[in-house]
Amino acid sequence: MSYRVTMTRATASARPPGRPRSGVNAVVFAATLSAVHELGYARATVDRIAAAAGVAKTTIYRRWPSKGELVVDCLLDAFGPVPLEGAGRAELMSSAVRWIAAKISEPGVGDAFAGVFSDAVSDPALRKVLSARLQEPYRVALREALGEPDGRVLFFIDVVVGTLLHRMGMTGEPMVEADVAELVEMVVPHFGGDAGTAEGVSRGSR
Amino acid sequence: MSYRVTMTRATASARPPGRPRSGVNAVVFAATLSAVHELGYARATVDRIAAAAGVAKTTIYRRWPSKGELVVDCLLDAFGPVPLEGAGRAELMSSAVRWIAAKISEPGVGDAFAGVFSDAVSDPALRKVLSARLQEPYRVALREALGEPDGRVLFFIDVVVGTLLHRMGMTGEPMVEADVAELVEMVVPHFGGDAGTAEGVSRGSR
DNA sequence: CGGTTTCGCTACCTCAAGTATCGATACCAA
DNA sequence: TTGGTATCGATACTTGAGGTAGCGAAACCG
Repeated sequence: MSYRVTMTRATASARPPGRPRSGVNAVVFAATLSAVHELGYARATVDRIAAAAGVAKTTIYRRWPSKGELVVDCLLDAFGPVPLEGAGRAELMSSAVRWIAAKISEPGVGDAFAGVFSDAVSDPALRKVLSARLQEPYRVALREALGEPDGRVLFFIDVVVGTLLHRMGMTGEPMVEADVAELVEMVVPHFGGDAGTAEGVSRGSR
Repeated sequence: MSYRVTMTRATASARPPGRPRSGVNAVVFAATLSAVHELGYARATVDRIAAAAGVAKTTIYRRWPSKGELVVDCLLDAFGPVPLEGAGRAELMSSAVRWIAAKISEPGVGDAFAGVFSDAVSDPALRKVLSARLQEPYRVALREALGEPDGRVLFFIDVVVGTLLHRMGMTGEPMVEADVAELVEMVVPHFGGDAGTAEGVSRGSR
């Protein structure tokens, strides 16, 4: 639940007593994505990840309460903040879609995402973590950038992420550029990408 | 791989020697969906399913090689053929979307789908089964009904199923009617639901 | 140097998928 | 009725992975 933040030595204010944590979070993240990319989510065991990172398994469990939360943190690190750029509304939305698609296409990220998502299906606690730590920041950012109500933004996220993950899960490969383009062509007009001219297809329907 | 078909006594031609299988497939399917609905995919163990169906676990493993394939068969049984009805193109497509959404909303079906889909992420063999036994029939039916190329039909399926499953996976609840309606409003125009008038948004882009 | 915390290590627990085996049972054919 | 064959339920087992417990050693502070 409450992750103790690992800070760099210099910026730590009022350092707690005891031996400080070694700065291997980034190494563990890299090992996680690499293992998931090569072996798939289920076979990327914590033992393997620990070994690949040159770290004891117990060290990983000291920092993350479960494999699922490790992967969530890992994805959070891999995604970073949404670059909400673009002149008009349409550009902003299409760039967001393309950015999500690109991130999911990075080696290991899509598999990790789909894998942790699978775990969440039968684990309400992990579902909460996934929703609060991964989905919410992007939901808030998109809501403010687009000026859409929460429900619509959530629908937008479901469509984009769901489609990309389903494709990845069924084929094992990320979505090709042409299909990403079609996704943009489908989503943007529906969400009123025409920047003030047509005002979208079904604005205010919720 | 090759499931021995369980037939009713009367229609069996050239019955193989030995004790015939008891006709409990339907009971096992019901127990599977019920267990998955109540406990989630991971906690719906084969032991529990067997107990709920009043059947020995070994009997289940005699008929299905893995939990995943049991669930795939279960889903196949739950879905049945697509009812491709509707006068025009738009009606046909929207009814297909609504039908998929309704099926996924049935208790246990969505959870089972999401669960087996998760397993498939790190199990290429199961992915193949899922794709060949669940996706292909609907892909073929939709392709012939809509007259769209394979790539476009696959994209359609990815959007509809992916969106519905992602919503279910994140919230634990099936998508509400209003959102299903929005899904229809987004998908149908994009795929040329205007039945000959506008010919869709991006036909022939692939 | 003493206090505190993390480190790696080893051993362990739990749970679930899947396998092996065995006597009993249900069907068919001779 | 009897033998052949394949499934049945029951029990016990193997394997693998998530996660925990407890140890002495090491790193940092005052």
